[in-house]
Amino acid sequence: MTMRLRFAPSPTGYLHIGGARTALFNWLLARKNDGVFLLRIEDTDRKRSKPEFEEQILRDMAWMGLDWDEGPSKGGEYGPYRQTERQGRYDPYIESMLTGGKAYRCTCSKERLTQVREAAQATGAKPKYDGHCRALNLGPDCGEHVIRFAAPQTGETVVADLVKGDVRFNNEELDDLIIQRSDGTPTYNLVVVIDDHEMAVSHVIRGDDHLNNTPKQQMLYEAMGLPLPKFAHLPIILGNDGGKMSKRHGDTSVGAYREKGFLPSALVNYLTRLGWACGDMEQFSADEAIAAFGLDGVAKAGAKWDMDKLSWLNQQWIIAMDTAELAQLTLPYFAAAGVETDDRLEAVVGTVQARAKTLVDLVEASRFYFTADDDLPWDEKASTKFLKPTSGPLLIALADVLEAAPVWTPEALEPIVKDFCEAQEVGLGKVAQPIRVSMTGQKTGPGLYEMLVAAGKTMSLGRIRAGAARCPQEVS
RNA sequence: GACCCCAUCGUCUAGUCAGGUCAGGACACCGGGUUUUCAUCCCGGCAACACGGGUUCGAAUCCCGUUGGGGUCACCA
Repeated sequence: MTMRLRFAPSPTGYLHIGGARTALFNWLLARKNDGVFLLRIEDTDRKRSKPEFEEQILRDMAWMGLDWDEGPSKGGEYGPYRQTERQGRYDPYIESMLTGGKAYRCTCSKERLTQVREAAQATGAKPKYDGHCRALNLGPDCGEHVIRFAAPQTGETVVADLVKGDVRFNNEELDDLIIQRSDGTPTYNLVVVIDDHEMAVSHVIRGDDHLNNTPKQQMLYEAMGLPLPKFAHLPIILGNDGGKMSKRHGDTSVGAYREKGFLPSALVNYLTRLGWACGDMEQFSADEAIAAFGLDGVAKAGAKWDMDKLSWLNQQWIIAMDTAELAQLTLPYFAAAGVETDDRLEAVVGTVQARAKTLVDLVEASRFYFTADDDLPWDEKASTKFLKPTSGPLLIALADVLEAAPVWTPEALEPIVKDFCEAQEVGLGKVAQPIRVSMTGQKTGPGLYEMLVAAGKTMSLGRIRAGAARCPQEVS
């Protein structure tokens, strides 16, 4: 039997890191087992659901490389995959539960419910519905009413969780939950059970925060006579202070990480490794993760978000990338930063590739190549430290020597500069740093020769001479 | 508060199921090396079995308790 897994986001916001991780683990398992990964949009909350959120979620998943086999914009034989398009499918289930005595109508007012809850809380008991309407046997003409599930009140329900192991719930603790609202629409716990069943989902893998819903859902499966899928609950991702991940701890949306210049390969790598391990594997591709992945390696404890490690991984992925491909990838980031690139881009990117933790860093590190000579952001401290009275003549002389270089390659430039230093009887540092400051306006930057080559002969000689002009006159 | 989950370096984790290698790796941090700078890269260092009881010749590992952290308690999903 093929394994069928799903990710079921609500389009009430952007795709956040936690959701992305849940989707990722489902996807990994589906790909590992030649299963099916389906996407279902849970948009029954009409007030908060927005089409643009759905678009963003789909876009971010695609960016991460999490492709789905069935779902919106894809179709599949178990559709439709948007819950609003599935209305009406749930009525027969509710009807049969009603006639079978598994559900009942309830006319309790919200005020009464609140009172019951508060009273229960006052005695320290679990706040749950007291079953007031359960024995009343209300008919369809009882006025405004909801429909409640007549949950078993004795015994226990065991969730055989694939990550946590058996989790036992005392049925007394469980509520007669509402399965249909007074406006006639079904509620989440019922809908999710029916949809998962109708979409033939074999494994329900979701966040830890749903673990307490699972016994209720299992009871519903049983009441409707439906076979149980397997369940697995993933520990949630925490902020670095151990609390729930929120904006206080940094960015929580996948989109924000894309905008900041994180590579999907790095984010997927980090997210996979967060709460899952396979020996000492640290850096791995999605394909390698698929090969090694398994629910048995999933940690039970929540994991804290570690920006430093993500950044390190991102840098490793940037370094490992083909320079031409990387250059191509950076295009939108240059555009977003208002930097106009030219045909030196690939060479430029090569000089800063090992110096960037993000694509945004990479753009900033490359900026000086593309700004007009007069617009270089001068670091005055660097300028006074390295553009000394003695530097001026050296730079001018060196520019002349460089101008005579037969070819403009790092291999050709290096001996020229070194011979020059020897002839002038100065250390390389006395020449290299003034050149760097002249080229970039800053005291740090790419390697000398590769930088001169990437910048091009014209720009390099121009800036070296301009740098010489900035040097104070020697006072004798 | 009730219920549920969890507990190894600051962080992610290996080791736990089948008790017995100085508790291993990675990030971060500190020191050193390579280097014209920065970064990369290389070498080294710091650093953990939450606590208390058991069981056992022997416990990070099995059991119980305590403490701590997290999650959930809607006509939201």
